[in-house]
Amino acid sequence: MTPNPDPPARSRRRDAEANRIALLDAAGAVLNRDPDASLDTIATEAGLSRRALYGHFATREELIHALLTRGVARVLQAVERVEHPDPPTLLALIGVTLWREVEAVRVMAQFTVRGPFQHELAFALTPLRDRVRHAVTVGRATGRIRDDIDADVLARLVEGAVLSVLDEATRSRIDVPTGERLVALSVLALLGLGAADARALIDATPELHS
Amino acid sequence: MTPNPDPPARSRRRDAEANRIALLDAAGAVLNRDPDASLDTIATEAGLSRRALYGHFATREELIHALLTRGVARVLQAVERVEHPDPPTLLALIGVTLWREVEAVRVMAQFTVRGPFQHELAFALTPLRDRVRHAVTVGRATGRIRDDIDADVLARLVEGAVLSVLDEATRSRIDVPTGERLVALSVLALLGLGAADARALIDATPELHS
DNA sequence: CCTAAACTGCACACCAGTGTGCACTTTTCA
DNA sequence: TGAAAAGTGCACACTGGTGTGCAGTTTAGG
Repeated sequence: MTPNPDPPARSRRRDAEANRIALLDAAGAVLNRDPDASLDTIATEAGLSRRALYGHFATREELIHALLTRGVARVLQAVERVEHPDPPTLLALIGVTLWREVEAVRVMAQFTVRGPFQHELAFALTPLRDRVRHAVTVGRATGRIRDDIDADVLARLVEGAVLSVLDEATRSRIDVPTGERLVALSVLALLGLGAADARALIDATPELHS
Repeated sequence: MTPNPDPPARSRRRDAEANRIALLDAAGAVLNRDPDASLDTIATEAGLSRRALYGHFATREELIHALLTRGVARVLQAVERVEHPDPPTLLALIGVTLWREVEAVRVMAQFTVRGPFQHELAFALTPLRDRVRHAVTVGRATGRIRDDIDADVLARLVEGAVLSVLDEATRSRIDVPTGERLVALSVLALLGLGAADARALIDATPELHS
């Protein structure tokens, strides 16, 4: 028996790992346009043959699962550093952060509604959703956020609003500053701030414009 | 040659036509959940065999086309009677009207982004979209609607907001009055009205609550 | 009531996508 | 530089869905 079973004889990870990532990136890009795209399309987009893809992922599901896992990690990690005492501002900041992860967010949005990972994905995203819900609740209590819509519902509407902007961004190429501004305005609008208030809040919050 | 070529010998439309409608209804319901559902699923839902479906629609595409056509007709017809001098109110009213056609609207929303009818469908919907764009533009000029977002973009965001609420309504069964209120609030929010203003406007507009 | 219309059920051809096996070439890294 | 790892290309089996043909049954309506 070999002394150390884990690291097999040799292991040329360098380019293999690079290709694995290329595949995930390609999957992200392609599935964003068409969530039913074939593995062939994805492999080609990554500059590989379909056959090679199977060297990295045993099945289509495995590929998608890996893609979603990576997406969740990225998004959660990006969001978790966001902090702000004022709930509306916090929510706007979260929105803007998500905007910076457009692709990952959109793919994930697609697969929360279709495919075999709906529930697993939804579960993985609970920390983020809890955070949003919590901010909404606190904001309501403080009077900073409208109280004429149920907190849970409002939280989901905010989520929807962000996704709307991301969709818009995908079809008509929007530049970064306008995109961020759009997300922030949409979120604040749904939370109950009038146009003037929202604009004031954004102008007063440097973290909100890159 | 037969004297009258059009009405062939006999024609038992009564139940045949009823089944055709049942198929369209089933298609609407099923495709709303899963836009890739099989014809077998649809036929079964309609209480017919898959084979019978082909007696009404030659291909899957033809069925979907018929479904979309019916949807467009319904929606356009429903919206076209809506009138109001105040742009925000008008837009809220349009939103509420769409809410009453949830199923049709959602199916159409699905197929504006996928399938072979994207463009035809988008084209068929231009009157509605033009109407929204126009209201937004007028409202901006009057100062009734925020002017810090490009009119076209804002129009699409409003569209997105309505769809968000319809999604929400689909997953968590919302009753009619709350649903209408939600749509109205979302639309008004995006247009730039603060929570208080929006509430006031809705309370002052009886057509906005059924 | 009896005939054509509508539906059922089954068989079949066809297609696109998935997943696998295998022989062969290219690449990397020890 | 040489051996293993990674990738290519092709063939193949399998699947689920589509669309059609046909023989037989049910049903509406003149």
